[in-house]
Amino acid sequence: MNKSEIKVIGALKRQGKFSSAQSVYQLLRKEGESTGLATVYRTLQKAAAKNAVDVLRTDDGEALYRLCETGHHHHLVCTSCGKTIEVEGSAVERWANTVAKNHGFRKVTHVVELFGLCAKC
Amino acid sequence: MNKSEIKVIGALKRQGKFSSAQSVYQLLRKEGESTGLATVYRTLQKAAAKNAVDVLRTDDGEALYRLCETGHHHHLVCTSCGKTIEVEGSAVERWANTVAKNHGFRKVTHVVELFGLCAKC
DNA sequence: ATGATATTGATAATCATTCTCATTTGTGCT
DNA sequence: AGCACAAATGAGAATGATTATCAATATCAT
Repeated sequence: MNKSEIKVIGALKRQGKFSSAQSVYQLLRKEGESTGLATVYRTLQKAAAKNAVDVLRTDDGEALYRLCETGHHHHLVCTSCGKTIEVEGSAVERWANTVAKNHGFRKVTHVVELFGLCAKC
Repeated sequence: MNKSEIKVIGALKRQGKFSSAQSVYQLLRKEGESTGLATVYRTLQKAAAKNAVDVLRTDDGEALYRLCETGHHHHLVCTSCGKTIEVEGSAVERWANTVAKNHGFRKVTHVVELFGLCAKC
């Protein structure tokens, strides 16, 4: 990781929850960094391509990024406070593969996200 | 359904696959309709809110709509030709509800979509 | 028909994301 | 260190989907 990547990913980590490129950029600016918006986008996208961060989209199409701990997993996200729990889903993986195979599909990927209100909200 | 809704939903049906508001608008124009872009957006969003059409988002955040046959279901979409198969997922529903309950979440919704290459592509 | 109300289409505004490009920074080499 | 050259950066412009605005038009009960 070069300097920019350290700054951007570090800021993402500090956010702690799914955050947009714009909000990561604003956080860096607030902290006095001169990092440009384009760099934030570039870095987050590169990280997402490597699966170093996870991506999901809000209802209005904005991309949100988050630094995740474990390998492949899914998310249970509180729509009120943003609290996110990483969940295992081997049952889902198996289901996805079976369905795909039954229909002759190859190279299958899947998007699985859960949303709701956490206990506190 | 009023006249505009009939035109827009009809065009969506004719597309047969997940289509953007923009492409529905262009189809209507090509067919000589004077329907405005704003009306296409309004109609599709209203229909989506009623679950009369299904929505998903491309990797770059564009919203795609599709008129679906059955009740609650998920999709297996060919990333090359757009062919879409509606799939049942009661196993997934159960899994989602269990996970949510275990973490104290309420009012849980889920997004589940499968992508891949169909047999032909 | 008449006035109240809702819908429509053209167009402008918004906003996340991407592109461009001059400048800076990093790297290997001598 | 000094130098040539490639890669990364940041500022700002451009893009493109989506939304907002608003005057014109259709709808409908009376």
